[in-house]
Amino acid sequence: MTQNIQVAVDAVVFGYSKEEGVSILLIKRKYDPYQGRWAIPGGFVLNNESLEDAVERELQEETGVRINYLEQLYTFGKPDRDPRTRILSVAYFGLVKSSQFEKLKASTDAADAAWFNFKELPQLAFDHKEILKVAIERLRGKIIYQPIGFELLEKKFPFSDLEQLYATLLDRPIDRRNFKKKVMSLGILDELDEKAKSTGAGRPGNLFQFNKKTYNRLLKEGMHFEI
Amino acid sequence: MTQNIQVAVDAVVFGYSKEEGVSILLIKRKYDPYQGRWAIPGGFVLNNESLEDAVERELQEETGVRINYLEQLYTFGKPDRDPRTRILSVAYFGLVKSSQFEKLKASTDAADAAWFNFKELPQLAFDHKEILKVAIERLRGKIIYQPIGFELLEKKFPFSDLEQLYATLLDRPIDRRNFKKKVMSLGILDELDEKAKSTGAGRPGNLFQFNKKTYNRLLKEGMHFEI
DNA sequence: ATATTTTGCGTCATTTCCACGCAATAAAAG
DNA sequence: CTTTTATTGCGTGGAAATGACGCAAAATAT
Repeated sequence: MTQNIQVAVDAVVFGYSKEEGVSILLIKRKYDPYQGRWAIPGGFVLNNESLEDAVERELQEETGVRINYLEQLYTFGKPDRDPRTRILSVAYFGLVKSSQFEKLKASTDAADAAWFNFKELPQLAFDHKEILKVAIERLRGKIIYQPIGFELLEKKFPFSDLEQLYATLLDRPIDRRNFKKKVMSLGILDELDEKAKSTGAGRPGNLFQFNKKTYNRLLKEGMHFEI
Repeated sequence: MTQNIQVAVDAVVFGYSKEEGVSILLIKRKYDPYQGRWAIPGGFVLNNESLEDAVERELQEETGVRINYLEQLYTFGKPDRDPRTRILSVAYFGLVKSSQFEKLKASTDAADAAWFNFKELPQLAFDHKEILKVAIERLRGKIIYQPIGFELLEKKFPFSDLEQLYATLLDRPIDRRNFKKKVMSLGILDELDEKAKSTGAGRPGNLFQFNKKTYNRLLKEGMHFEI
């Protein structure tokens, strides 16, 4: 057997803030090929390292960001997707909380790291455009039947943040009254007694918190979620 | 870089017949490790071969089966999942039509190949039990919002076959009257003028056929399917 | 002929969905 | 302090989907 395929991981990391919307974390490539181009953070898997460990290590090295939620996205393996040699990339899908959203640290492999709005992406290295397309589809598809939206918000958040997140991702206006009825009826959101600090005019509402325990219990009981 | 990871593909292939239900295609391993154990068909990816090509080639070599539908399932990459050396496996998910269900040809890498009911699986080599678990979850999850059930049936089929397939996969009885109303209302099934040949007692019904063109058109128009 | 099996068509009560109205609360503007 | 504006919180009613079930028609088996 003279197989010569290198194994890498790449991570599509999503972040969210009310001001900048849904964003993706990219790094500027320091070396050839595609020097100077923006790319998804990632790198080669070490011999005794799991794929997930490789993702977290590369993200730490290249961006300093710690992710809150991680799942495998898709594996890209076309023979010629890298001009140097054959590289198979296991792409992952990550989410960070808004608070993490600003923290960035450029280092070893990347001349720079930055967030880009997911609707205004720059030209990308390799087949990374395709990878992002798959990731965005996954996020959009997943948000309606799994409560991953909460992973993008702070632990406590005003209800309007959740509403705006969904409106952005689904790319359509949402009727707040119906949306709230539906989400609250799932029984996985706790309403807190704290009020959000006001951000301009308008009446501040209570803060809400995702109840993971209840969610897992209901899931085990076979409950079916859909927003 | 002294990375030493081999890349393989594995294929979880599902077949269906009214008599034997939902089955999975397995091969008996001819060589160590796990000689004599049942395993998912698969093998190493060649240097200039796409992952999908590798799946089809291995399936052809080991079982002679040609698949009708193929999609990537998940990539398994734990460092110690193979006792010899580190092997990363990109698992695929395949479906064959009932007619293909019987055709089997043992050859090079496999001492034998056979179908096993998905509820009565033998002990398996490597981490293949886990792979099958993921595959079965995928099939169950997918069947309700994508018309992949048709890929398991013949081109023309009596409606009761579809009903039984869903009852088996969802593991619960189905009300035929409501089920038919729902499926027909999607508008992706053509009712033919041919009658099914009778299989014992009872009134034979018309044959039906999945209309892929209509399905794709409706999908493009943003229609949402769910059974 | 009669019983049995399977199909085909329909009914009806309940639940969910969705468009929308409007009062209450708090900050900003005058 | 009063008015304006923005946002929240609660509700209502019609339309549509869901799900339980009844029953006749068609074909085979006895």
